[in-house]
Amino acid sequence: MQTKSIKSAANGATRFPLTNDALTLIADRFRVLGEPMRLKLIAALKDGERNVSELIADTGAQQANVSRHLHTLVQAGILSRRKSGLNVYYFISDPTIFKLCDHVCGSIQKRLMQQTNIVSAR
Amino acid sequence: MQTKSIKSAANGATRFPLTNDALTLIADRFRVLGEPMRLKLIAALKDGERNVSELIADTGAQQANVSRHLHTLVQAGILSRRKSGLNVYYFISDPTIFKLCDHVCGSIQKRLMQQTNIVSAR
DNA sequence: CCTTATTATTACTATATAGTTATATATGCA
DNA sequence: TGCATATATAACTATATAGTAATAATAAGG
Repeated sequence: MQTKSIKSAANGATRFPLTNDALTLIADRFRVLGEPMRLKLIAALKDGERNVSELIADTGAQQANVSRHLHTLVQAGILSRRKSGLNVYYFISDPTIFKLCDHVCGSIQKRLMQQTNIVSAR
Repeated sequence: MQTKSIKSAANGATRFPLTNDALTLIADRFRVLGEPMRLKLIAALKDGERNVSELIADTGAQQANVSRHLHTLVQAGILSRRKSGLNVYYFISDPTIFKLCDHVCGSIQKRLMQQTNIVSAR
């Protein structure tokens, strides 16, 4: 069935030398998540779809800025959109994003706790 | 023992509204990983520490550029450094980074496979 | 049609940073 | 002390992009 290479690639980062193209793909994904406003939008969509007006209210950002970031997130395959009359609803199309964020939260937490320990140890 | 808030925060992304400061911290972490050259350096350190000269050879990049990216990675808490004579050895100080990369690889893989299915279905 | 509401896009400014070249700062050794 | 090697930093250029203001495009209702 020839799934070996695919399965391997799923955790290839720890086993194979990555091509430059692969590195670029991975970096792209990280870079998209590297903006607080985009994380805010993702967080706002955690419990289900929202239209642009709602997301503007959720984030407190300007309409044009919200639309642009939403576009970026769709391009990246993280969100999808659905039109309904005048409104456009956005929703998470790649829920693995939340595990990613939790991982990052975990390691940040660990680092902050170490710093806290250092502080409280003096 | 009051560990409740800390444990909760470790996967807070899916349960709490994040403060702007928290979003910025998380975005910072993602942004650091959003450069192919830095991912390349991380990959080169997967199997153990390397000094700068070795990393220059591994990556094919210029010395100044390698040093700058290494500095960024140390600031981010992802790498640490150890001096030995003329050489400075860098190593992974936050191994959770590899799980992160694997997660990203997984979701990229999934997306590519969907595209492949679309292509091969015509 | 015309108007209004919603979202997208364009054009612009300001800022951040990747890469590069040149220079500085160690460190070891003769 | 003087020289060579390894790494870091500074200064610069070029590029990317976040935010914003203005405008365009799309859709609904009168």
